[in-house]
Amino acid sequence: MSTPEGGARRADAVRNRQLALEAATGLLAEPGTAPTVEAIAKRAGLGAGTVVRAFGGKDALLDAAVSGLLEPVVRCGTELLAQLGPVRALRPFLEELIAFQSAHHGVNAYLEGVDLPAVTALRTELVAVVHEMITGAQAEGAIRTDLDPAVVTTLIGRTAYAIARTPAPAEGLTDAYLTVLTDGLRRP
Amino acid sequence: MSTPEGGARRADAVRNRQLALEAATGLLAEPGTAPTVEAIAKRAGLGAGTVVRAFGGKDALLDAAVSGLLEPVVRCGTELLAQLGPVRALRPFLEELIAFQSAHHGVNAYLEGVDLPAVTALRTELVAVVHEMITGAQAEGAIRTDLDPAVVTTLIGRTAYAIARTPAPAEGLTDAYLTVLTDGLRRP
DNA sequence: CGGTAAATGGAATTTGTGTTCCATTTGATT
DNA sequence: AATCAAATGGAACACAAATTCCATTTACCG
Repeated sequence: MSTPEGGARRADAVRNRQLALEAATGLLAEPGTAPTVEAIAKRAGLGAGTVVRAFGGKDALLDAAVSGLLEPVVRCGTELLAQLGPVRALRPFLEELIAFQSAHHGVNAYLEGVDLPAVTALRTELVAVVHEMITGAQAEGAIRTDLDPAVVTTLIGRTAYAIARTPAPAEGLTDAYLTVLTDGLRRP
Repeated sequence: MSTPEGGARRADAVRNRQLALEAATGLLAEPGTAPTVEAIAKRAGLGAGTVVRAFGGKDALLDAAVSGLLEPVVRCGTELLAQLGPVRALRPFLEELIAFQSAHHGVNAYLEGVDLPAVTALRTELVAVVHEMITGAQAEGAIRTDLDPAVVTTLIGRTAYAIARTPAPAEGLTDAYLTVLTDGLRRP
């Protein structure tokens, strides 16, 4: 068994688990650096075996690392929605989303490809938040209603992702995107 | 040496080179199928060594295969531009671009990651075509001029890519995208 | 035909990973 | 402090994918 759920774990095991998590998170923030087990272990000052055992496999470790990064972003979305309402929350949230993904370039490679349960759950939440912003904004008459909110949500999610993922972003790319999107979503 | 440039190659080598190319192209059209050397060889009815030798390496083979697919798309763009002018060419060209990338899902994985010289050259051409459409449309007053054409070009390229790459595209996603883009690019 | 160099298939090799194993170390418990 | 199970490091292993090698086959040329 990988993680003895019931029994008490030793203090060093807990600490090393944390070190591995932090090392993985750190590597994800650096573009171009593949988060191999070996690299994570070296960064954490641990052996490869320890890193793998701490989470029961590389994928589980990355699942934890990526969701740790993604979770605050989702929470930010919920809070913006609660505080500003759907219409005013959308743009700052997209800015936040794009900034986050730009700052954690390495994450993107893992968002597609392997299946990470916790990350998938957070992405679902994230989609739900955007969806609520769209339907809310439509209900208030702030944006066009001739487009299916689910489609608009997908559109926004995919394009924001693409903007963030741009290798050498042109100056003002995010602004241009948000400008075009805002004007394009206005009532025709 | 990989490809004896000067000397005359034997007829079977030429034929097998073609078979390998077609097999690789075929595999790129199928989503989910990784174009490994082994898979290409099996599909072509050749040995793995033959496939690799035909182009001097897997990357060179994929470079040829992908550019073979991309070349008609670029040509389509140039022709649309010549026939319809920048304003009317943009939308059909984007439709073509998205349709192509959707139909050749496997290509996308190779557009980033490895460096394929011929493909890179074609992408540069493709960017140039879009750029010309944008500047032309701006000159004619058809789209807003408050955005840097280079930035708009990047924006369009990246977002079209993202739309095409969407795993399970919602119905009408492409249409929604083009609608929002069109309205968002109108003069404010 | 027959000779010969090119080309082939596929086994062996290399490379880059993640995972497992175990002799040794270390933290907890008394 | 003594004991012992848990945890560790990192070498060995497993696995997948590209490349190389070479005995054998095949096309080309006279």
